[in-house]
Amino acid sequence: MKNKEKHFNNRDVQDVIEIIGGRWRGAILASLCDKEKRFNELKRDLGSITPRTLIKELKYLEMNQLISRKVEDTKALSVIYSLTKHGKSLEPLIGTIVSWGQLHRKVILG
Amino acid sequence: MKNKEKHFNNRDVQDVIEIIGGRWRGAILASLCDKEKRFNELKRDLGSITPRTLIKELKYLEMNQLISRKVEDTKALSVIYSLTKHGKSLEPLIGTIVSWGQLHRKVILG
DNA sequence: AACACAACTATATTTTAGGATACTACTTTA
DNA sequence: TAAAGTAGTATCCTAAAATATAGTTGTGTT
Repeated sequence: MKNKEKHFNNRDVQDVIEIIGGRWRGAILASLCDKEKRFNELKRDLGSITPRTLIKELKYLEMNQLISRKVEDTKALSVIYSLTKHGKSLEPLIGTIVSWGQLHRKVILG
Repeated sequence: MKNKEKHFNNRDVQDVIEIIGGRWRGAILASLCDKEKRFNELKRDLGSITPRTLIKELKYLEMNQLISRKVEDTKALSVIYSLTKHGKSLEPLIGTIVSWGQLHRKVILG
């Protein structure tokens, strides 16, 4: 193996950042790592997100096969969002993100 | 330990995404994981970034103690950007990002 | 002397993300 | 039967991110 190749391809990084980036996508996924949640449950957990934004991001994540949307067969409207199997493969990455964030805070503050 | 707490805090994720997120920051850091680089070298490696954007992101990353800017003591102007020690602590995270990106591509493409 | 390259800076413009606010259709609860 | 909750939709608007394009100061190259 010639030593010309870099370990990391910029494009790979950009692709992933597009998927989990932005103000909400990472947080939505992290919230769903905890457990599956209903629309308003997610909304409350995320705090200040508007329904317009939340639904838009949920659709994006669904399109990318990271979460699934299931309408419960009950009289009252109830929709459950959960990580797909593929979405669950993100858990270690999110874990790494969270730990680095904690390290970073220590470095910056102290 | 009561089982009320979630493993991941949404806010932690959002903080890190802010630092490595956006269209270029992650790619710049990944490029510098490879080796230290000069301004135009980075610019070429990143492809379509404009100098205005590149310098803005470099300043941001420098402010956050992830990279350092060193002016070489030569007659011709030469500036070298490299990861700081703290910046290097990002390497495992970027590695995880890249591998997940490759997995994701496989899943999406079939 | 003329031109190219280095590392930027300046100005103007476009694109996009996300927020504010209000509304709908349906159901459960008080 | 009125209010409150569920899961969204519809419009409008703004601030931030990024691009396009051109210019600057200095050095090295032919």
